[in-house]
Amino acid sequence: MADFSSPGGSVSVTADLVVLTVQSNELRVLLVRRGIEPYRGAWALPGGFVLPDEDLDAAAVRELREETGLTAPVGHLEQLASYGTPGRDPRGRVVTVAYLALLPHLPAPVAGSDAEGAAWAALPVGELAFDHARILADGVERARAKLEYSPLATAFCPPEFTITELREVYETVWDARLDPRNFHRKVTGTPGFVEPVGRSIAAERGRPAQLFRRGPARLLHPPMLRPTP
Amino acid sequence: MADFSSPGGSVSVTADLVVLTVQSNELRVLLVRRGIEPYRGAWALPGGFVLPDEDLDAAAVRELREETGLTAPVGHLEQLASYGTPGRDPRGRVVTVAYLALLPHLPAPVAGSDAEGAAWAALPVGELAFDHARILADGVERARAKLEYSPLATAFCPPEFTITELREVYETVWDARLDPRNFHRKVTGTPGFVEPVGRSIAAERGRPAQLFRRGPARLLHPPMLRPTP
DNA sequence: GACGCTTATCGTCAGCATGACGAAAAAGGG
DNA sequence: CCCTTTTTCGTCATGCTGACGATAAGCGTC
Repeated sequence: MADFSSPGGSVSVTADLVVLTVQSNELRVLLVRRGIEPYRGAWALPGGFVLPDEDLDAAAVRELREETGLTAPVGHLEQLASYGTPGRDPRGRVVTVAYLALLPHLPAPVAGSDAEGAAWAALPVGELAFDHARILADGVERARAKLEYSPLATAFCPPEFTITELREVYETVWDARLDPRNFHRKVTGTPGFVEPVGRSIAAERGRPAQLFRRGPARLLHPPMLRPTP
Repeated sequence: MADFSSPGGSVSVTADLVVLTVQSNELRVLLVRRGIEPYRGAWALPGGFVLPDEDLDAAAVRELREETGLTAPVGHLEQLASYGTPGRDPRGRVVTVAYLALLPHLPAPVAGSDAEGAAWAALPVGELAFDHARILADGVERARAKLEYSPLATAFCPPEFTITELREVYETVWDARLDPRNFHRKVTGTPGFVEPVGRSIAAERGRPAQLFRRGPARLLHPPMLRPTP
């Protein structure tokens, strides 16, 4: 880090969120409708300014809570990347630190103070404000990759879930079909991926499925493989 | 992204670099000795302020060139993560966008204008200014992980290299021993990882080795596996 | 030049994980 | 009771990996 003898000028910093969830076999992202200029009326990623004495991660957690009402440590939140190309915001120099959140499906989102509304949008979405289409694409790509070598697919599931529900998460995020038998063997055979609850739940049809909760593993060795075609 | 009705206050943004190289079977990082307060005389990661009309990536490229004299597209450069905890810089609110660079070994580094000197330091390094120890740790961990599923180890090698040189890169970064025969089979058997040049080079002892250059592959499927113990 | 030493490269083989797919178990409905 | 559906367990061929033997191709020495 250099000195302040030639400071680069001051910058505004925002924390914006790519909030993904899986519902009805669709990958959905949380969007807000902008209530002010620029891009008034356009859809954008939720987010806002980092407060003067606020950590970046804390700002992301706060924005997530403001938009979803989430307070408990549910799902998953991680930093995605930062975007600071000059001109990306017509109001001036803005650097955005983007975060990626993976959540189980929740009740309807709450519109923030500066938004006219919020909604879950199925992918692919249409036009977005600023460079948010690029940020969203990066987030989706990160999520797809992380399902391979981490157990993060459980972040899309409720606390207790069936193997079939978990498989449908993979199939939805990857847009691929997985063999239920091999998937079952792989998931239950990977130590720490999921842990049996001991109870079963009856589906609408067919044999009732065992319930599982997420295990302590942080990485999958060997990874879950995405189908090649 | 929200509006400017309650801006979070302005922030200074720096682009700092974790520049890694492999030399003499050591993983080394480029450090500069700070010539000004705070942390005057302490070692720190190279970097500096993002200019008012400069892209983040461009700032990282510029800083890399200023510190190493690099101009050609050699090695690898990618964004690592951003750090903005309040108080991490005693002068005020500073958000640092860290970049990770992987380079083949180069001549002695050049000291920047605001540094008393620059040097390659073998890992682990001692105390660093600011939270640079944390940034460095994140960068090293990213590099170690990327060697598994990407051909980025070639970024540590000169344009033409032998399989043994490439293996020594893996052994150094991972601090592990790899079987030369299995490594040779894996590297030459992965399409697009390396391409034979057609010539050989004589080492000091033993049979001369074929020369290779980096192939077009961006990902390794299946990945290179780190030894478990 | 034969020999020994070193390193690069090729082969072999057992073990494990995977993909494809059959089959049994466990429910509900006609 | 039979049929359908879904879950769960098995089987088998294949491919990748780890361990390690064997050969190739240089150099130095006697």
